[in-house]
Amino acid sequence: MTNRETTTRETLTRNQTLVFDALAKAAGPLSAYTILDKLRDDGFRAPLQVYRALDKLVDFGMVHRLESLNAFVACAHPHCGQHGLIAFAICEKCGHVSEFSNDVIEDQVRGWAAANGFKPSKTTVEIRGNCAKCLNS
Amino acid sequence: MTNRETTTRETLTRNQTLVFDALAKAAGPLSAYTILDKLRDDGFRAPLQVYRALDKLVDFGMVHRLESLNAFVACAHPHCGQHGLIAFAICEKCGHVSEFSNDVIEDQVRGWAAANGFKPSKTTVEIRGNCAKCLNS
DNA sequence: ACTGATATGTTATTAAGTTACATCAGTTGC
DNA sequence: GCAACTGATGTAACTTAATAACATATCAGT
Ligand SMILES: [Zn+2]
Ligand SMILES: [Zn+2]
Ligand SMILES: [Zn+2]
Ligand SMILES: [Zn+2]
Repeated sequence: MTNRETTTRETLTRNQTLVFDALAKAAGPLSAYTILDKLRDDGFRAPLQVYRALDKLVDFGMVHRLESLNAFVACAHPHCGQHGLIAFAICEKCGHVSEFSNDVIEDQVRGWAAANGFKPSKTTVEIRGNCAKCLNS
Repeated sequence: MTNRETTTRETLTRNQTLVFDALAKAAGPLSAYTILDKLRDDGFRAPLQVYRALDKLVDFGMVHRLESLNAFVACAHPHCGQHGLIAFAICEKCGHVSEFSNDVIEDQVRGWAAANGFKPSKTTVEIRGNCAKCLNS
């Protein structure tokens, strides 16, 4: 039970469900500690409860970690099966995150890796800036 | 004094010089706290001394922050002037980091941004995996 | 019921980064 | 010289992020 193919929403444990729902209904990314606070009423007491659930959810592909924020978002395409390379555009004013994939970038990464004998396991692409909405206000 | 054009190595302060030298002579990326430990003998006592120097060095383009590691590396091309988009390949076994730039990726990012009214300020590209050396050993 | 594997609860600790405030050194204007 | 300003530094306390260690609980398969 370690990948999205064999694990669906139905098989999530109680804690995983609580954490995923918190992320899914949030407007933007949440830090692990923010999630913890939101789940105090559901019995959460310690960071590890959140981190353990997040680890699995990331593993399942249902949640992504934003490295430049130390925060987590629910996947915007939870039913698309296995993603290729995913990029995130993060608005520094309103916190909104857009998730998209880009085959050209993926090819470039693969190309550099092949040329340099590097074997990639995970690629992070995060664009920080301001979203259209914030620029027009 | 906020960009690489008007600031050279000569104008670094004592603390900035110490931090930069620590990074420059390191084999791989260092966390702020690791740098602090290395500089205890030079009088460093508090994290802020390191973070302040790092902020400036990053500003000058002489040091890069690796978001997925919460760590810092000296720029591999410190004399190339202003960089465009930079990508990092990070070996998870030996810690070695390769820095390279890629115009195609930069174009793709610009393209997505233009199409979505997003104004990018900084783009992070970090490839985690294993380097050639580690794969052949 | 026994066993192994996974999930959970709890406490304490380490690592990363910031706030607030005091001091010091150089520079500009008088 | 001296006030006033600016940027750099020192220090303590604190918040936030993540992990280690250990105890329990749940459940499937036999
Ligand atoms: Zn996704
Ligand atoms: Zn915005
Ligand atoms: Zn560089
Ligand atoms: Zn390596």
